[in-house]
Amino acid sequence: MTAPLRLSWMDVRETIRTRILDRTYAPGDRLPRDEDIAQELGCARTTVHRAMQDLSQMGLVERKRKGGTHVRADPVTRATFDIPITRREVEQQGRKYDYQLISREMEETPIPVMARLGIQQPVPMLHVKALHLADNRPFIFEDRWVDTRSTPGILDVDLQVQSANEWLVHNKPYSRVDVRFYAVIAQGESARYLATSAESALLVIERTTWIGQDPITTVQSVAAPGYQVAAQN
Amino acid sequence: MTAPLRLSWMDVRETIRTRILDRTYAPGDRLPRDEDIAQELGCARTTVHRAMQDLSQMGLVERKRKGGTHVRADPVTRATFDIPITRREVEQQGRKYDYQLISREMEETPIPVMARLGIQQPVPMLHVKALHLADNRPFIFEDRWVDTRSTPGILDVDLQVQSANEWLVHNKPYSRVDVRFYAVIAQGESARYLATSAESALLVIERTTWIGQDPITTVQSVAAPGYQVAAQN
DNA sequence: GACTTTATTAAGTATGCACATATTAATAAT
DNA sequence: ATTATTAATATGTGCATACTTAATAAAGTC
Repeated sequence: MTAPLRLSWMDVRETIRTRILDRTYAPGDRLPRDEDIAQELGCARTTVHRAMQDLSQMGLVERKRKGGTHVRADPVTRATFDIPITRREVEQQGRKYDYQLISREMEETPIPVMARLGIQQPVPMLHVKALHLADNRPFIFEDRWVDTRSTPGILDVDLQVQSANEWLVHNKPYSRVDVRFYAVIAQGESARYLATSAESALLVIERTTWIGQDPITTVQSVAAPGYQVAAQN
Repeated sequence: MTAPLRLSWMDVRETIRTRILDRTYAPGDRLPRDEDIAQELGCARTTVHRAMQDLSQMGLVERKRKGGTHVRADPVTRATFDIPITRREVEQQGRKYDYQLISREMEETPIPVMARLGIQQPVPMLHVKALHLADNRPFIFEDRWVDTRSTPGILDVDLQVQSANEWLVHNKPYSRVDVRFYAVIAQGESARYLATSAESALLVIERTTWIGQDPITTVQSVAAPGYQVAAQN
């Protein structure tokens, strides 16, 4: 057998993780110092540090200067979701992607949208409604507001051809995003465009993005019945 | 002014990030080698590496050995969600937490549950239904299956007193988790226990956990109307 | 030309060392 | 007793260096 002469930080991470899982280090416990673990396992402190960083980031331990490293007493389920642009999502399922612009108008910001964007005063904004289709069937109905102060370029885009979703992702990077999920009853427009029997439950993905302090856009994406967002870690 | 004599990896990260945001490095572009950036900015390669690691992890760039570092052509919205144990979630909102066991029975695994757990044959499992309350109002209705082969300890727990949610989190660490969100119409039990007017839309958080290859538990947590899960990055 | 072998490249990792920084604990000053 | 000062400590960070590894390109072979 070829015992690796050097431990990689992932080996160290797995060693520590195992000890946490099997309660050698129980929830709330303080772990030995990085340096002691390094000595015990026979590697450099840097290597232990790297492993601990990872464990800390995945929420298994908490580290504090001088305080040391503790096993989290109240583990949380941590999951990372990647939300791709809709075209990509559809095409990756091997389905045909289509897109229809429903409406495009300048309007004053309504109160709830102001709240989402975190602004105090209504301003003229671009209000876009559109439908994304997969294999000719409704997939996602999006209701979007774009702040034309931060993103004037959107006004020159032919939204009949290219979705605001796509244009923004490719042309307007953001520095901060807020994502939330909730459920709504199909009704009014969303029910009509998603062609669902009324009274079905729909998942809404609401996203708001900023560049620095300035809001860019906020969108409610209402998914067709049966839609799920998933993450596995 | 006191210009910092040394650049921190976060400074480097912000520099690179800014260049990506302002299209100095456009989507799809290949960035200079770590070493060249280090030289340009006047720091060690390690420091650039650390910064790049972070950018890579947040999905802004993609790195490949020999291939170099590229700005992601199709940025995805990446969001990390922390799902705490329900008690904690309620108490952090400053509300009173309560819990009621609804039922607890040994049953053969039904087909859909087998699919979630990834097992081929039905086995006797513990099927638990319970209700979490916030300020005496229904908060989350959970429908859970626990594999007693991997987790026999659950059989000795008085689930009248302690929720399976809590016991599992504190006593059964997992190595893999699958989380998904979707929407359902309130009906049957969930509607009854959540005390909603029928025909409202409810968010379901479905979680399945494994330890190594062995399934531990799968749970559908049906949240009361108005519930949202949120993450900001 | 099609295939295999070899060299090159750029990121990935490990290490030792020095110093920075946040926190806690001990101590001195009021 | 209370507050301010100082020391001790564990993690955080930066750097120089050497080596590893995956992917690619170039060279050589059939």
